[in-house]
Amino acid sequence: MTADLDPIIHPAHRLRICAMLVAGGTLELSVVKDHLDLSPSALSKQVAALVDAGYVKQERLGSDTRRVWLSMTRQGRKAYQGHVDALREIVNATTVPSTD
Amino acid sequence: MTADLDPIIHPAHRLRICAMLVAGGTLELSVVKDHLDLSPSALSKQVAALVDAGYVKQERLGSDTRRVWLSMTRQGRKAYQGHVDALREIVNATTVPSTD
DNA sequence: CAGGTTGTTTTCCATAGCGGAAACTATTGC
DNA sequence: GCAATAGTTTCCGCTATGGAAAACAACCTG
Repeated sequence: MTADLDPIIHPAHRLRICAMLVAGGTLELSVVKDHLDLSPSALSKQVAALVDAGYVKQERLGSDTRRVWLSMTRQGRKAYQGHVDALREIVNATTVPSTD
Repeated sequence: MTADLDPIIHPAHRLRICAMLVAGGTLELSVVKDHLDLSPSALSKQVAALVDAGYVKQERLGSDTRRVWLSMTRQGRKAYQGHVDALREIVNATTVPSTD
């Protein structure tokens, strides 16, 4: 019942990346980069962390194969959902500890 | 309009601490400690960060003044609210970037 | 009020994470 | 081939984190 926060997803930048991908399907890396305010290297590393975890898939699609496209894997979507559930659980504070 | 995540509040342990305090009013430190799974020193430091930011107030109340009680300050409540708003904004992904 | 006990904080140390700049790789278009 | 573009990796410094142990504070008992 106590869904846990996912330490891979939780950090702010990665949370935003996941949220974008969950909402947006397959997005170009540059689109994500423009949305977040991160240097190319920093973004690359955050995305790599999500890829390493198996949460995000990277592909070079289209005619210009320099460009990378990102999408959530099934596992990533599941982990994201679990993370969001955990956030809700915490924020809604369903479990208020008894003070007696 | 774009509420930002608060870097003081965002880290998992501190988010939980704030959520507990917002929901629970004034709580004993030990109660918080039992709820989170942290060593005394680690908890103390996380709480100290919130106190330094002006988000949490610490008092020694009651007959046994060894015990520390925690509560949110007005500023803390406001910051927490802003943080949660930002989370909702991100998660609800109202702003799906256009892919065209 | 000395001495032990409990609750919390601080110090110390080791580790992990983060971000930017610059170097590097791969690909494109001329 | 060569310049430009897209991304990644390396390097480096800095901050955050957490546990153990020492220190500190407050209580309790005889």
